[in-house]
Amino acid sequence: MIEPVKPADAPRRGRPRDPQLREAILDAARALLDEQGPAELTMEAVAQRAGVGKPTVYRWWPNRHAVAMAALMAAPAAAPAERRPPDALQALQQQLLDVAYTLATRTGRHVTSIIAAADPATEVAKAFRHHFVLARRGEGRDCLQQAIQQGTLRADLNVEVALDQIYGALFFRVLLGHAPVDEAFVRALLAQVLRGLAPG
Amino acid sequence: MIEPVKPADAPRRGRPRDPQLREAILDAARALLDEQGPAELTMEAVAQRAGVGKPTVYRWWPNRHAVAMAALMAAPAAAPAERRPPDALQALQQQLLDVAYTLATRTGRHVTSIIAAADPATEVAKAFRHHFVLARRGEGRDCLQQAIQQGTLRADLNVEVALDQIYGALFFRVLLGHAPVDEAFVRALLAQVLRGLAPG
Amino acid sequence: MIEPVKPADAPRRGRPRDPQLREAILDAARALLDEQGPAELTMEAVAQRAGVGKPTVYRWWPNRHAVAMAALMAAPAAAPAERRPPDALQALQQQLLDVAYTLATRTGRHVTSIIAAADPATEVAKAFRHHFVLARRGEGRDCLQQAIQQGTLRADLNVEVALDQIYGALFFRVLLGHAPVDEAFVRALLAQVLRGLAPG
Amino acid sequence: MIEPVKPADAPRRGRPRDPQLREAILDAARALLDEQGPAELTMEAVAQRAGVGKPTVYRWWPNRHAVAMAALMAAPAAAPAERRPPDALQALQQQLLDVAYTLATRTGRHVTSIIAAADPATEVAKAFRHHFVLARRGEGRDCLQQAIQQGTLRADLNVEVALDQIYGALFFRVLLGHAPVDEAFVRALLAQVLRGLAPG
DNA sequence: ATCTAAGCGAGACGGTACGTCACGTCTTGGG
DNA sequence: CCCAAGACGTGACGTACCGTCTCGCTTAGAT
Repeated sequence: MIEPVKPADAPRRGRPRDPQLREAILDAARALLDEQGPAELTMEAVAQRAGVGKPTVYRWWPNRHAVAMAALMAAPAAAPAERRPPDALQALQQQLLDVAYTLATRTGRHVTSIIAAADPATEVAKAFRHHFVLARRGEGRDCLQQAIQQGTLRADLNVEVALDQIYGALFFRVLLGHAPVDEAFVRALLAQVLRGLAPG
Repeated sequence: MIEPVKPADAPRRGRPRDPQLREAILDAARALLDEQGPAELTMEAVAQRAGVGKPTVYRWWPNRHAVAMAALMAAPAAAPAERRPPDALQALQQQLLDVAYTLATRTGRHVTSIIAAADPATEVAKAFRHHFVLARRGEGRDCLQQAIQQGTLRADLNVEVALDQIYGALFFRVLLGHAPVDEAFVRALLAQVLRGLAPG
Repeated sequence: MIEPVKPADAPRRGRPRDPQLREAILDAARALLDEQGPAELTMEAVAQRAGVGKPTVYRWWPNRHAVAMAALMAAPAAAPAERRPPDALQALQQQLLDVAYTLATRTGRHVTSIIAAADPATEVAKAFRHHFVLARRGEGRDCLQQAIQQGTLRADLNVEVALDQIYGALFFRVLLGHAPVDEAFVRALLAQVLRGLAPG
Repeated sequence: MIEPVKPADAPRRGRPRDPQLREAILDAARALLDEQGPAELTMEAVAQRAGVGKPTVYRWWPNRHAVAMAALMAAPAAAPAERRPPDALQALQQQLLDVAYTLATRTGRHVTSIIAAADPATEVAKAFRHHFVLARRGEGRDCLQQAIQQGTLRADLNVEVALDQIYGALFFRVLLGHAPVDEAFVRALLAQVLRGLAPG
């Protein structure tokens, strides 16, 4: 989670922060994101909508990007994985479909635009990228390695490159919008990644 | 090019706009982008640095995103292609290296982040995406189709998906920053895309 | 007048400031002072009431004290002097009555409290003190000197001390509020200042 | 003293207030006043400097003006009167010199400006005015009346007006700052008040 | 010797105003 | 009609204090 302000190991003096307010703020931020998009998510609007003073928002997060990220972080990073098949490649395909579904949401588009807008060096930005993209890619890595052990993938493949082939393609379509991100695409993508472009 | 303000077919009365000013503005914008990044590129800073009044900037471009894009559009979308080899796959690899080299620049990172941040529906944003990414992807499509005819690629492959595998992976690494975008990556990527992940 | 921001000898480039706005701001400030007192005179309230943006207020004056002073400066520093008698001492008495009348107003009390609250070293504060107090005292000095020449006052008196005896007493009552500031007081004051406390 | 919060006749259960904290708070307030002036005396700064929680400050005084006044009330209202001469006018002069000396301090200037700035209707403000000014003026009244009985002053003089002539002049110079408040001034003032301005 | 109400440091809280910044538009005077 | 300069209304920024509240902990008088 994103908790950049509170060190959490202090001896806890003074009145503790109210976690309900944290949630109220995030709820307000989510509502604004949903209704008006990331550009209209202002600190003042968030504070007012949450029924909270501006300084309280700043106590939890240092700026509006951080609030936006924290608000989205509570959203599911992918559709929940229910009973993924034991076959690693089938599990991968199922997860890709889940991710594609999530990214196709309005929220998904906000995620990509916020990833791009925030200062990439920030801790919060790193956590955000990891939560929404790199963690999914990490799950994909597990699938690939399992598939290698199951013998359904070549043993000498370059896993990192393979992951970028797959997840990069997904992300690319979401970001550029030049072609749909749907089930057919995910299936075609995975099939072609496996088979390769070379003849024979 | 991005010229959304000037209708161009008006009867052209009065003093004409000074094209030198246009260049001065773009120079200033480029300098600011380079020195401080896209977030600090404000209309006021651009105007002052260019020694130009704010309304003059607004005469040429409608908002700061447009200025940023116009400033970057003058940058090369890829290293210039000199004598690409007749072999289509080699030509593709060469172009990918050129694109990778360009995207790995500071400017390149700005490009990707602006693509991700801007309202995707805008004309300017479309032109921008096309200039920097889709046009390159289009060149890649030519290579792939030529390779198919040359018999160095399978005839039944899904070209669009293949293009996303390749260019998406490149873009993905630039935007997420989780791994380097260098020559080794481009070679490994292309090789693996061709060969596929499946065993045998 | 208080014009601390505008240097006034620049070549006057760009759009000039709108003097009507200056007046609108001062009107708003005066209204707020009158209705709610100096403590409630906030920049935000002034700007809103004047139908003006906050930065416009700050373009004319650097802080709220300066606005308050400028607003009061337009108020009469003393009731207008109509046909002061040729006799210098009578003229002095008339002016004292005018000043007393003005200081007894609500505005008069604001003046004293603002004199006390503002940083005394500021140019604005100096102008303010001069406008409301020291200028009146200066007029009194003219009267005293004239009276000396007319032979109705001792030639060897200490004029500055005499002025403080007179105007200080007035101000003292306004500020401390321990006794009324009315016509009887002014007459008694002047009479006793002239006659002295010593017997014989 | 100023003790507006403590009712003092309650049954006094629970832990009593720590009078040392009261002093620590006033010390901190005095230090801030001395170093940075009345405008920078904030409740937060006082509490922090005193090593005390904000509620503790509010337990003793209701707002920052009250704290400022309480802090200054501990300061001497006039230099201590040692062996005032039996001659009433000489005693008056000595007391005036003491008061002048005290008011000429940095602290003295704060006192005057706080008197002028505070809401005059408050109990605290009344106590403050009395402590620093009206009590001195009261001592002066004693001197004057004694001098009348001793025959060194006219029997028919207006005592209240005379007191304002004297103490008002002193206060006036401190607040307006247009002339020094020193021994020469006090002597000249008293001499001229006695002798009067009228010729002969 | 407990009990217990209040004091206490710390600091979160809702609020309000601060003074600044950039936006995009409008208005000067001068080419 | 273009241009540099810059004022304008708007609106958000992030900060500072206000005065109140809530924590967990003393502390000392009442029981």
